[in-house]
Amino acid sequence: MKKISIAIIDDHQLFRDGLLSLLSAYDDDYDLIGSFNSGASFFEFLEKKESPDVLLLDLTMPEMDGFSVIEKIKKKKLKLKIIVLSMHDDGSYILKAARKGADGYLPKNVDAAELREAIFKVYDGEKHFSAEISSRMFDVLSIEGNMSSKLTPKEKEVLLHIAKGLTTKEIASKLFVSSRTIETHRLNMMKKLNVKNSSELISTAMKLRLIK
Amino acid sequence: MKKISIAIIDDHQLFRDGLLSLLSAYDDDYDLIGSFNSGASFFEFLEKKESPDVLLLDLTMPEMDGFSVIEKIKKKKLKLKIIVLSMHDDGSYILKAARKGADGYLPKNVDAAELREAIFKVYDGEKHFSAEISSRMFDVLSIEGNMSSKLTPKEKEVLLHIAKGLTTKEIASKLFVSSRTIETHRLNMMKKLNVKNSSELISTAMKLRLIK
DNA sequence: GATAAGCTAAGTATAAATACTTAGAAAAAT
DNA sequence: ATTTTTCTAAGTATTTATACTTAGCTTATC
Repeated sequence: MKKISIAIIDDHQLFRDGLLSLLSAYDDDYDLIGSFNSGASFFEFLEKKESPDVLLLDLTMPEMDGFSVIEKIKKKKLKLKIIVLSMHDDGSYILKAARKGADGYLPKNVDAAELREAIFKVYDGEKHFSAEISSRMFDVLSIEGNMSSKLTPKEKEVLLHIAKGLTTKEIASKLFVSSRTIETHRLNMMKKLNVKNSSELISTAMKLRLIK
Repeated sequence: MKKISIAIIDDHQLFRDGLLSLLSAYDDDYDLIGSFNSGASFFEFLEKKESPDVLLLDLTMPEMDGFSVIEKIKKKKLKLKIIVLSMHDDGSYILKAARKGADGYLPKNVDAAELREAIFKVYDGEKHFSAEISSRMFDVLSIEGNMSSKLTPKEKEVLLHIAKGLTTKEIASKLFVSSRTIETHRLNMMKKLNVKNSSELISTAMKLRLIK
C-alpha cells in the first residue's frame, strides 16, 4: 500500500514536535514530506516539490493564518486534503475552517489513533469532524441561521462603539452623522442577528467573534 | 551541577510529546521524572516518589483543571516551582494562574531555549512572565483595578439574563422580585465594573469572562 | 447601464434605562 | 453574638432605546 504523504504547518515547535511524535506511532502508514513553521515556507516548498496528500494545519499563526493558507490552497486548486488541528475548540473557528474547505478538524486532545483515523478518512474523501466538534459548530450555526446577512463595515464600527458604552448620540457626533443613522445601523444589526436589544446584540456579537 | 527534576501534567499526548521533544534539546540539564495526563495521576505519583523541582502544567484539562492543581500544591505546601504552559494567551487566564501562585507562564509558541530560560529562572526563585504575557495581564488588571469588588451570585444571575436580551421587567418576573430590585442589581454591577450602560456592562463582563 | 448593497435620515409613539439616593430585612461570615 | 455582605425595594426626573416604516443618495458589482 502506498504511504500517505503528509505535511505539517505550525508556527510553534512544540506542536510540530508533538505531531511528529504522534505520527511516528504509525510510522509505516505515513510519509512525512515536510514540517513548516509558516504558510509561506510551505508554498515555497511546493514550487519545487510535489504536494502532500494530507496537510495538518494550525489556525493561529502570525502573518498568514491557517484560514489564509486554506484559501490559497483552494485558489491554486491543489488536490490535497486539509485537517485543521487547532487549539481553539471554539465553534466559530471550526465553522469558519469548514466553510473555507477544511476536510477535518481535530481538537487539541488528539491521540495517535484518532489522528490516524482522521487522516485515513479525509484521504478517502470523507470529512472528519468529531461529535464534540460538530456540536460546537451547531451552536454557532443556530445563531447564524437566524442571521440574514453579514454586518457591513460601518455597522461593525458602530457595534464597537456600542460595546464601549457610547450612547447613540455620542456615536453620532463621533462619526459626524445623525443620531437616526446610528439608530438605523443598530436596529439593522439587531434584525440581522435576531436579537431583542443592545445587550443581547453585544453578547451575541462577542459569541460570534464579530467583536473581541 | 545537579540536574533539575521536571514533571509534566497535560491531558493531551500531543502536547506532552512536544514538551518532551523541547526538553530533550537540553537533555543534560534536566531530569524528567514523570509525564502525567491528569492532576490525579500526578498526586498519586507523589505519594510514593519525591516531588520534582519544576512542574510544567497545562491549564485546560477535564476533571481537575490546572488551577485546581496549583491550589492543591499550595495547600500541601509542596516546594516545587510551577510553570503554566497554556494555549490561552488570554489575560484573565494568565492573571488567575499568577494569583493562584504560578511562578511562570509560557504561551504556546515556546521554543526549547525559551523554555530552558524559564525553567532556570523559576528554579532560582525568580518569576517568568514574558513581556507579551505581562502586557495581557496588564489589560485585564486595568479593568479589574476599577472594579471595587466581585459580583455576587444574584448579580451574576441577573447579568446572564441581561446578556440574553431580557428586559428589567422580564427578569423581575422570572426571579419573582420587583423591577426595581433588578435595576439595583444592574446599577450596582455597572458601578462595580465602572461602566456607563448595559452594553458596556456586557462587553466588559465577557472580557473578564464573568459570562461566556 | 443596470442591479444590488450600503449609507444616510426621519416620523411618531411607547417602553426602557439611567442618574442620583436611601434603607430595611435576610443571610453569611467572623 | 456582632459585623458585614447580600438581597430586597422605592422616588422622581431625564435620557435613551425600541417598534415599525419608508426612502433618497452613493458606491460596488456585473
